[in-house]
Parts: sequence; structure tokens; C-alpha cells
Amino acid sequence: MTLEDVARAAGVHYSTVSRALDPNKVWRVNEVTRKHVQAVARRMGYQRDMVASGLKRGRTHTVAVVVPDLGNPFIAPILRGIANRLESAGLMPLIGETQDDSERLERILGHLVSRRVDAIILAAARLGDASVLRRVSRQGIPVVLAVRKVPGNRLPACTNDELLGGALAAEHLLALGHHRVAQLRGPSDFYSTLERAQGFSKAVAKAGAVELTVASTAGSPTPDEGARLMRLLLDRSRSVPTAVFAHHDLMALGALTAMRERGLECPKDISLVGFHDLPQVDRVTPPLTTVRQPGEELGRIAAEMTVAMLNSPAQPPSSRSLAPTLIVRQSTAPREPGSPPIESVRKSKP
Amino acid sequence: MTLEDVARAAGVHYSTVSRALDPNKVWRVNEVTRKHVQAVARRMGYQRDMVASGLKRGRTHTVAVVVPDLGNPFIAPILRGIANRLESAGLMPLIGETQDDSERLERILGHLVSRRVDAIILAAARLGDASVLRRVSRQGIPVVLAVRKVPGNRLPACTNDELLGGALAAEHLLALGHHRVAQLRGPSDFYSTLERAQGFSKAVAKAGAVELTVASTAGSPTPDEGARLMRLLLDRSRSVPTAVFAHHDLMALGALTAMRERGLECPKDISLVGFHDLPQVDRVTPPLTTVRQPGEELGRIAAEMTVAMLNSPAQPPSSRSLAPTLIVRQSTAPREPGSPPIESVRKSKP
DNA sequence: TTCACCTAGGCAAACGTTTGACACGTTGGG
DNA sequence: CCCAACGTGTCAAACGTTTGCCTAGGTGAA
Repeated sequence: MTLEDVARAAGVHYSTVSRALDPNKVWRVNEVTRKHVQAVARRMGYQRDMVASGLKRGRTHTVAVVVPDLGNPFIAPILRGIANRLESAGLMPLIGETQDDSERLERILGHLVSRRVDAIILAAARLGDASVLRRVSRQGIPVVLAVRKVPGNRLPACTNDELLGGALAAEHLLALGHHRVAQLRGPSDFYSTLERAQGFSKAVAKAGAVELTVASTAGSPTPDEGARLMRLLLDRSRSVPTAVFAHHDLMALGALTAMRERGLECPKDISLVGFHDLPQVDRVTPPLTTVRQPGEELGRIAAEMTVAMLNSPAQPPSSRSLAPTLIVRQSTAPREPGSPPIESVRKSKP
Repeated sequence: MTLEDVARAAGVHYSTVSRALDPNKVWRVNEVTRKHVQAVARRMGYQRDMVASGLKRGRTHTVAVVVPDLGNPFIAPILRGIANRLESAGLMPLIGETQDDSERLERILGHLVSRRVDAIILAAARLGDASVLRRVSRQGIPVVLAVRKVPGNRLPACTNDELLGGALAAEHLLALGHHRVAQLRGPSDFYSTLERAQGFSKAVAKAGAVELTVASTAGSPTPDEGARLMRLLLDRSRSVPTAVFAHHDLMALGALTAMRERGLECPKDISLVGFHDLPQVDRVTPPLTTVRQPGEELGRIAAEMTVAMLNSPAQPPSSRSLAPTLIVRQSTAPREPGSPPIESVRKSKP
């Protein structure tokens, strides 16, 4: 079913059909023929072939969305925000999953330029990805970064205000009277975790409290990695923190199990703050105090920036960072003056 | 950068380049020219234009994946399974979200046929959607159903064995000695919830236990709806169940809050089984006994069936249903001989 | 009446690939 | 020596749109 079929049925030339069906070109065709053609087209159930149209116009009305991990619950709302905003602009999301693997990312980006997507929303950038991105955006495909920035790059980005996020966590813990605090850091090649860590550390330093550090960072933001880092932290010989900031709720959950292994209670012995406010973390034991990231809005704005770039390629939108909010629940508590001595911790090691 | 550019650089005709670069056509071109052409193409960074190719070949190498709700955590693993399997077949997923709205579904399907996707994986079918589906598949686009079937339809489907799922829940509760049980049903226009309910009811009837029913079903599978149904159930004047099967973990979580409102404890007063085994339901209080659906595998197999249909359109693959497994945690317990009288329940109403 | 101008619609050339048909040159058998 | 067969590469026609340009009328003013 092509333009020509419709044209034949309507008794006009197929270019006329094309114009009658294109909202931007209807002025080129008479009111009455237009109505007639539209009626015929509808009756025949004609659907414009977008791939032919895409070939001709160079617009596929498709936007790639590249995420690290579809299974990670914090991706879902972002995806949702993106999809909704794109749909209202007549665009559809084509998705790719990198699994935080640079080779996969490169392969996927190749596919995407090959498919001539109109733009790419990249929520999976890592620190080392600057050069690939340059290559892609030199091809003329607009790229907007979401969630994770990458430095040395003029690409517009929509991110959390990570400095603020880290600071919120720190200030909350400090306000509760904690002096010895620590972080369980996310993967070191995400710009987001760097800033998050920095925001936290700065606030701690400013308050004159002490931050105990673990050399290691999480390989991926999972409960297992959170547990590993927590164990490392508890194994320190000199001192143990009374409050901990995990860079990801999943890591926080892992940290909770690690604490339980050692016979420590949260928040009585150690307070814990997570990040993201994943679904259901308000229902775990204890309900998790966490820094909420506005996932859906973040996605929506990233998509918004994308359509802005498509509409006026000359003026790239400026980056935005969204303020997270602290959600206080029950995994944080005031420091007990006599917090448990280190010995008791080490003794109860299995 | 087109075939012609590469051809010019390599000193051959562009059709030769096309063949040299197409794995299925390389036999038409001499080993040495082939190598040469490939080298030149790689050096120039040529990428075949898939939209032109798609127009010519009628294959876009794109598969639509239509889901009800990107924000629902039980979708994520399915999406992941699909994406992984598709990627290994050189296909990319184009996603659409229906929000369980028939109009949206129809609009999205329209877009999809317009884009000439190679196939559609529909994980968002509802009972009333048979006719739209017929229309689409008469257009010649392969459709495979995932998660939710729709009756009166020869479309291949990959689903949970819902009858078994319901039965597993029932048998577990019966084995714990519960005589008065009930279900919190999911939306009545999902085929999956119908079967799930039926599997449960049959097992209950077979064991001669009594199933208390609530007339209402959930409008959507959310905690709020779960809570609503649970309140309805507890408001029954005659008797209250000692065990409840919620058709969705989220509904189960809502049911828990409803129980707490009434001063009831889980599992002491009422045992509760959920469905899906969403991430983190092992960490809520009490850790949820639930029926685990193999989400990622389900997605993988749906994708598998899709590529099978693309490779041999003549022989549509037969439907498959995957066995769920019961995950016993701590929201279920043996019935206490003297379970609380109805009065105590009603008195503690706020 | 002539001419300029306008409107509405037809014509045909793209967009970048793919692919059947063909051409050309070589080889081998009769 | 001729013809068939084969291997390799070129030609050109699609695929279904979009769109600049042109034409054919029609209108109004000089």
C-alpha cells in the first residue's frame, strides 16, 4: 500500500497525496482535493512508510536511548520519563544496553549511527568514553548525556546535582552527631560517583569531622559490592565509623547484610544513608534513609533537551542538574555517646 | 559517506562495494578485490545506511517491544532478556509503553507498522485487544505475545504457567494448614490474572478448603490497589481468611500496610503470598513468600521465538509457558489453631 | 486583448541500497 | 576454431517518499 495506490484510488497524482497528507505541505493543495485525498487514504488504511520517508528526509524520528543496565531498577523511571516526552514529540526510543562495557558501547553506537537515529541519549557514559562520543557527535548526531557526565566535553547533560546529593547525606549524618563517617563509593569510572563522593567529603571536612576511607570502590553498584566494601570498612583495625553513606541503595542493602553478619545493628550501631530511593527501600528493615533522585523528571528533561537540539541544532541547550532531596527514614539515628568499642565488633566476626 | 564514495576510493563500481560488504554476497566478488574494498571501507569508516537498506530489502532489523509500564520493576528483567537475545541476532528493540490504555496501544501499533518494524513483541496485551492484533498481523508483521496471552488468537506466546503459579501458592498455604484463604486479584482484563486465579481456586477447591472472595479486582497492580482489596477483605462481616494470595508483589506490599492498619500481623495472623519475586521483596518485613517468575528467561524466549519467526515465516513457533517456582520466605506460617476472632479485627479498625 | 501573476497539481529527480540482468574475458571441450 | 560455461564486475532499475520546478489554467489590471 503506497502513495501511488492511494493516488490511483483518489484520481490524483501521488505527489499530491504526499502533500495532502503532510501537515506542513497541505497549503499546496486545494481544500476540497485535500479532504477527498485524506478520506480515501483513511478509508484504505494507508500508513506512510517511515523508512522511505526517513531515507528521503534524513529524519528517522527515532532517538536512541543507551542505558547501562536494564535490570537496574533506578533506570526504569528515567526510561519512562524519556519515553513519555519523546512520544509527545512523535519520536520513538530505540534502546541499547551497554552493561557498562566500553566495547559494547562502541558497538551499539556503531549500530545507531548506521540506523541514522536522529539523536542519542546516553545514560551510560563512563569516564573513558570521551573519544567515542567525540567521534559520534562529529558525525553530526546530537548527543545528550543523562545521569552521568563525562568531563572535557561540550555535550549537554542532564544530571543530578551530585555535589548537593553527597552534601545532603553528609549534613544529615553530621547533624545527628556523627563524627566518624565513611562512604561506600560507587564505580570509580562514573563521573557521578566522583562528584557524589566529593560533595560528601567536602561537607564532612567543613564540619571538622573525620572521614574514614576504604581504598576500594565498587566494581558495579550491586548489593554484593556494597557488602564487600562494608566488610572492608569493618575490618579496619583502628576505628570503625558510626555512620556510612552508600552511593547506591543496592549497595546500602548489601551493607546492611554485612553489618548483620558482624552482629551490628542499623541504626543503633551504625547509621546508613543510601542513594536513589529505589522502589521498596521504604519497606526494608530498617526503612532506608536515602537521597532521592528525581528519575522520571531527569529522563523527561533529557528528552526535552534532545527535542530542543533537533528543533534548533544551532543553539545547543545548556546542561542542567537537578536537585535531589533527602528522604529521612529509620536507618539513621543520633550517635549514641558510647558507641560500641572496636573490640566488640572484631570479636563477633564469624 | 556512501557506497559511491567508497567505490571511488577503491576504484571499483559501487555495486561491487555493496557485495563485498555483504556477508551473503561476498562469493560474487573476487577474494583480492573483496579484501581491498573491505580495507578501504574500514579505513574510511564507512557505515552502511540501514534505512536505505531497509527500504530496499524490506527489513529494518528492528523489533518493537511493547510493554505496559516501564516503571514497573517486573518489566525490567523481561526487557533485558529480550534486548540481549535480539542484539545477538543483529536486531534492536524499539520500545513503546501502553500504560495499559487501549487507545495508546492502538496508536503505538500504528507507529510501528508505519516504521516497518520486522516484528512486534507485545507484553501489554489485554483481553479486548484481539481485534487490533488481528489487524496488525494481517499486515504481515509477526507478532509474539509475552507474559499475557489473549484468547481466540493463533499468535505464538511466551508466558508464565499461570495455572501452576496459582496452584503453587494455594498448595503452599494449604500445606501450612490454612482452611480459609482468599485472593487479591490483579486486573480482570489480563488473561494472566484470570489463569492465576483459576489455578489457585482449583487447588483450593480440590483440597476442600474454602475460598473467601472479594467482588472487586485491582484496577492496576499497585500497592494502593492491593491495600484497597485487602481492606475490603478484612471488612467482610462473616469471616476473615487466615491466608491470602496477592497476584502481584506490589499488591502484597500494599496488603501488608492494610493489615498493619488493622493491627494484624503477618504471618502470625494472616499469611501472605505474592507473585513475581520483585527485587528487594526478600528484604521487606516480613520477607515475602512469593511465586518467582523467570522474567529474564521469559524475555529471552520471547525474543527467540521472534527471530525464529523471522527466519522461517512459514512455521510459526509454538507457544511456550514457563514454570514459575515458589520462593518460601517469612510472610507465610502454619495456621495458628486459635486464629484471632473476627471481632478483634473489626474493633481495631481506626 | 495582452500580460503579469497566482493557484493547484503534475513531473521527475533525488535519497542510498540491493540485485537481476548483462557484458566481458577467459577457459576447456568437442 | 567455435561454442558453452564460468567467474567477475558493471549497469540500471527498483524500494516509497519528498520536493524543486514546471505547466496549465484562471484572474485581474492595464
